[in-house]
Amino acid sequence: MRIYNTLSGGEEEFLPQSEVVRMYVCGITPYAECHLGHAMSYIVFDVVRRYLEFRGYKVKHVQNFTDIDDKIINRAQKLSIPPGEVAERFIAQYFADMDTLNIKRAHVYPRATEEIPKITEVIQGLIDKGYAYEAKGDVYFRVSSDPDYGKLSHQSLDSLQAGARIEIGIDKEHPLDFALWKATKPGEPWWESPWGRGRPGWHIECSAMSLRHLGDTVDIHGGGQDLIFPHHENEIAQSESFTEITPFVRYWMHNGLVQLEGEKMSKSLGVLVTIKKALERFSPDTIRLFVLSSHYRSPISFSEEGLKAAEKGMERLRQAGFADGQHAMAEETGTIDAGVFRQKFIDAMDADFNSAQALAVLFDLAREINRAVSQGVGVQEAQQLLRELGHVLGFTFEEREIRLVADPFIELLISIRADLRKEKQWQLADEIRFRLNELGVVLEDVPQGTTWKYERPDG
RNA sequence: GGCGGCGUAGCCAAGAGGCUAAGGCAAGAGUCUGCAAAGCUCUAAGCAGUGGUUCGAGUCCACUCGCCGCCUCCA
Repeated sequence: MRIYNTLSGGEEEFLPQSEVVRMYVCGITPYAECHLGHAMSYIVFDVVRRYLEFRGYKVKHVQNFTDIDDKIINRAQKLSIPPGEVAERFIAQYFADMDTLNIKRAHVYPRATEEIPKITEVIQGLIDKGYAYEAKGDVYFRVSSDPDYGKLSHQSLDSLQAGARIEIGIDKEHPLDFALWKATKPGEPWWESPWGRGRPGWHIECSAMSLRHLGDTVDIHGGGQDLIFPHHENEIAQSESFTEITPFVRYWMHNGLVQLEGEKMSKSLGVLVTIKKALERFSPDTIRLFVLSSHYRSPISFSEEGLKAAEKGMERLRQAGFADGQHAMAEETGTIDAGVFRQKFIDAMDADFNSAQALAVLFDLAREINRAVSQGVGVQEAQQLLRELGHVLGFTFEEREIRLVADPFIELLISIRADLRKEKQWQLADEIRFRLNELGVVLEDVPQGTTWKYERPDG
């Protein structure tokens, strides 16, 4: 397998430290509902994990919650509830969203507020080694003490400083020095520390949690490209300075960002901003197919049109995966060479998780299946493969879940229509089909009878 | 100013020096069907531009044009 490493700027052969791949994915700061950017990132790394497991690796997946932060405190003040409650609320929503999107849960979900001992240990270690200094109850990382600083974002200290609009804290030695520990302000949560009451800075929690739960070096550290600087850059600085072990991370993976739509677009698509809203319109599989249709490092732009296209495609895969070949002699050995498709899928995914190409393989396989079904050739094995590989990409193959009270009545109408068709009362039969269609129920007459499904009327 | 990315058919999107440039959606024709739908078969249409390297370039280099991200909280 080859993986693109942000640190080196190129693809590298993937060689984990052991058969257990240590994977850390940057989690959320729970102060608001998750949006499609989160959906993309976590779908991407869900597929990374699923594929690694498919390839025979064991994966230990750790994902943090940064549950103490300015944004949470602000939100708490607005809502007049404790910061901890804000965090709990959005963590719960996070899990609900991710479960719906069929994203596998990490093995450990450490929270910043529960890792204070490790955090203070790392900070103290950095001070002791001269990589950090205290200033009036704050503790800053001394950027100038790290000769490698800027290696992930491929920037020099000078160039970073040139474009920076960083507030120059009067207590900082260097404008790019960043806070490891922040002295408490009135009304904020605090913890005791050797430097007085305060709370952790933004980047230190990830270092501490990664070191504690995965050791000095992890294999894969993932997140959105927006985290490269300063967050991941600072994580490297802190962690490698503290442990004096390089590398902190063997493969840095960053997904492309979801583009904000232009104003004009965002109006019509405003409903798609949060995951919850998107799920009201589109199935988890559809959203996933849309995300995986392009390479994970490319930026993507959600659009109504794009999601509808993905929906159609997903339906095609689903039907092929479960197409009822009952009239064919199911026991017959299929002529489809499943091995070829499996290998093509592996080749695609081995090349830095080229999910777009992998999907093309699934669509090719789907066509093979449909063709074979109509020729009466057995397709069991091929269908099983399609489902297996689909599951590697995280598809559920479940139909859109709308179980309405209307279902029995629809069944009744279809049953009556079947009688009408027997009587060759085409006009009435068509009338039923047409009227149901207007209501968003699509009927399809197949040799075995009539199938039906919901479809959005404006589709 | 610094770092990075993008421009492939109507739309989305792989590919990356050399057989006929994947795949999806949309479109047209055919097939199937009582009629539809789905499926299948076929069809049209594409490498932003200009130079260069090369026996050979979407694929490498240079420049031009257009678009975007990050450098500040962000997955």
